[in-house]
Amino acid sequence: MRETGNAQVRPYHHGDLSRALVDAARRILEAEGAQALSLRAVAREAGVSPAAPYHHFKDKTELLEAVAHGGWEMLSDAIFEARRNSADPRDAIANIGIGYVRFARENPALYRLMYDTSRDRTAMPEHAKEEDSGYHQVQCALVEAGCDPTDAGELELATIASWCAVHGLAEMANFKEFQPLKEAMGGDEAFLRAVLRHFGTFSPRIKH
Amino acid sequence: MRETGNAQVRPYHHGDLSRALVDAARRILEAEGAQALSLRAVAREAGVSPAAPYHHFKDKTELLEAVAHGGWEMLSDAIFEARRNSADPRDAIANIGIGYVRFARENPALYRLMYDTSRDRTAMPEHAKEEDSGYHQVQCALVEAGCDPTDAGELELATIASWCAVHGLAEMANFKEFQPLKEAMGGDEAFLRAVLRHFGTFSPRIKH
DNA sequence: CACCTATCTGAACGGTGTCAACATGATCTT
DNA sequence: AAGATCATGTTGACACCGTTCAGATAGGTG
Repeated sequence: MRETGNAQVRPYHHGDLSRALVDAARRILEAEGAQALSLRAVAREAGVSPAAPYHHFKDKTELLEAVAHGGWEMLSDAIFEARRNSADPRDAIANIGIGYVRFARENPALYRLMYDTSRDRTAMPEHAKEEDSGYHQVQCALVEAGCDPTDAGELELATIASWCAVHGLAEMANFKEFQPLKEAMGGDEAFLRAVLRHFGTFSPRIKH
Repeated sequence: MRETGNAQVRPYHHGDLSRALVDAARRILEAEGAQALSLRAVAREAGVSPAAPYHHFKDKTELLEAVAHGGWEMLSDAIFEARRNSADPRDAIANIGIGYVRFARENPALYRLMYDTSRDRTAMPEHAKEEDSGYHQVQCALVEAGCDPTDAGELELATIASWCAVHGLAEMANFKEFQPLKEAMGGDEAFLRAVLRHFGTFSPRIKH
């Protein structure tokens, strides 16, 4: 049920301008970067006057939050795929990490926007509470890999540790300084897997 | 002849406006946050006209980079302190992590600015190459904790893994969702140490 | 039909980054 | 000492930004 169940209601003048604005914003973000993402540019891209968005979002911030929300859904889809393609549950954690970093690399501006809006309210995206959220999936994958599900505190800590570590890696994996090391290791994925290995097991209960 | 290094000689009109602008920027950043940090506001705070900064920085970006550079120095100082206060080298890694997160928490806007400017050029701050940089210090601490210094690749990976993991933790440690867990664990530092423990050893060569 | 309400437009306000033209005054040359 | 030079600072302007508000428009409801 990861369908975005939207009705085909076309409202009064434009026809679902709200969604059109979010799409336009993501298009600008991908094509021109975060610096070019002004509310006026979004309105322009959607073919509408600069004031029109204010009938659908109280703020520029609120629009950006909607864009970010879509990003979290994309990310949890990517995690879902990585998990589904892992034959052995013990590989799932690393594969999720690889998929996560790949998503961040393929959508750099969106990924940054996602965390910027989260940090501005010092909270995880509300999406994290849902059943199929990336966070929840990582937790499940940890259990399947052998993490004790009865010790809720430890499980939570292991999930947090995994998420933090991979997020840090995603933000820095593109640093120029790592390029020589990557090549010496024979490619990007080898480098990522090696760093993930150094993170440890993410839980003292999981043995290699 | 005016010397080329960072001299304390007071230039023509203002008297080291360049430094005054960086200080003003950091003051605004702490007091009002990143959103209020406009070039004009910085000039205002420094008591100078809006165009004056352009004789010292080619861009707003270049000013922010200078501010960020100062931040990296503060951070490496914090790491130095954490290291110096660790009696046993085996505690140093965790203590550095705690000190790092504390710095990020005490200077949230500055910390974000530091990484924003780094990521914009997909590179670590030049400071990272210097002898007393935080990155270099972590590497030394890993060696002192038992990491094999002769295997350069593994050492590099361990350093990267440590840095990424702690950075991720620093960015998320304030999330509201973690509050109950923190309190259940009896405090902030206990929570941080627990997450750090879950990161593993950062190097397969280090045994607990 | 008339009315109502959600939606969109146009113009305006204060703020921003940046630039070109001009003013100033410390230093260098003579 | 006097004048030239050039780094430094100011003023004013431009285009763009987020946001607001009065008014135009048009779908839904009586």
